[in-house]
Amino acid sequence: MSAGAAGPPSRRRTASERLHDVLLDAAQDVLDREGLAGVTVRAVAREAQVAPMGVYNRFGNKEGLLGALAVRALHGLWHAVDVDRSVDPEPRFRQACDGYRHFALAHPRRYALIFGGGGPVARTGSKASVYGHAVFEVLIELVQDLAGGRTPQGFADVGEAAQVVWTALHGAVHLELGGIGQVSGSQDTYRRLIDLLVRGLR
Amino acid sequence: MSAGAAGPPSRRRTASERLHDVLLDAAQDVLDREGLAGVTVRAVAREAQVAPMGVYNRFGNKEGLLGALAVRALHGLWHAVDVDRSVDPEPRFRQACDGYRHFALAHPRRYALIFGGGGPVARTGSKASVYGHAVFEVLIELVQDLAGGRTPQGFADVGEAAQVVWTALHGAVHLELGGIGQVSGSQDTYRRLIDLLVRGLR
DNA sequence: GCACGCTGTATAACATCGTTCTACAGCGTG
DNA sequence: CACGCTGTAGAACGATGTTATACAGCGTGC
Repeated sequence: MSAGAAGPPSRRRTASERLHDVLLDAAQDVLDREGLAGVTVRAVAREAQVAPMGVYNRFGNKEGLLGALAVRALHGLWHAVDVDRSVDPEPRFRQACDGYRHFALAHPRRYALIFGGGGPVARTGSKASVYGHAVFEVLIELVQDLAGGRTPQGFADVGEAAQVVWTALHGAVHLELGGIGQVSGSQDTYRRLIDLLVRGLR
Repeated sequence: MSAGAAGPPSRRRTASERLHDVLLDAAQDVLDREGLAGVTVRAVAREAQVAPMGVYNRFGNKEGLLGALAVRALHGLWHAVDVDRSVDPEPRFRQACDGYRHFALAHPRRYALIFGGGGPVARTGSKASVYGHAVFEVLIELVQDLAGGRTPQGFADVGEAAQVVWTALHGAVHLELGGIGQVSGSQDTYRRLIDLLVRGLR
């Protein structure tokens, strides 16, 4: 940062290669600390000790920054559902579901960024949508193994069953994060939702 | 505020009496036409042929306006799930589910306003949260009738089962509106989700 | 060793947003 | 008819996203 009260403003060239990650780290910190509304270009630049223009040089605009942030968040979500394959199908399925909810509750702002209104995941072709598909493929594999390799009864294909699973998980954590409906006993309700899925998909 | 303190109702200006609804109509039009980002205080005031101050006089601030708009939207959602009680339990349940999805697809921006990040429904005590509870109660009644008056097997109480239903409906339409996952054949997928609910709740 | 150009940075400026301030018009009341 | 209260209009303020302008660092030619 310029900083120096006296003397010529030190326009030191920051390490360009790191700037990308530095800005992304800063943006994620601001998001987690102050929410999506607090993520302004100026606030992120301040957090990263950089001029606001750095955001536009690296990410084009604010939307590009949020898109990159969503990719990061999706990677975290993917990691949360990608359970060790040595575990048996049903406990693995349950562990993945628990991991999904755990991620959302641990990083509510990041989860909201992913699925928030008009977010970057929706736009087909974006990096975020590619990572979103990666999460979807994990769900497909989980459902396939849970059903013993066959298409669960009553569904057109495994993808459709996986879509229903995602529907259930997302609906549950999104309503819980929003404080909508019955807020108490969400852990148990979630468990019973998973029970219903396991019963219906096997 | 004067309003109805005591004595005869002091006659306000005709323009004022209608201003509340005029502004709300304008805000809804702008929302449906240009999305939530387009709903600025100035744009709403322009649409309503009024100065921006009118919004602050009637709703306090932009948040108040959006809150009132969310109440309206919730009323529409409630109306969409409130099926005639003369219908038998299961078809009534299915009709309500279809009505839920139909409302969301017909008014995606209004639906997103209701459940969008940090929306007004989340804040307990707000008018919007009261109307949200009304929707929840309709779901409770639907589930109760579907299960023949008893608590569905495997659930702690009817409220928990209704919460699971809401979870499923919301997850489905929210992902569909966001274009996330399998976008093709959403109608059939939704149908199968409802099938799974009916099987698990009866 | 040194001037030059390219890349990317910092500063300042612009349009717009939410919100507030100030002055004024309309309507009921003495 | 004059007065006061309420709500309105217009300007103004701080903050935001974005763009334009000027300039510093670094590689490159001699």
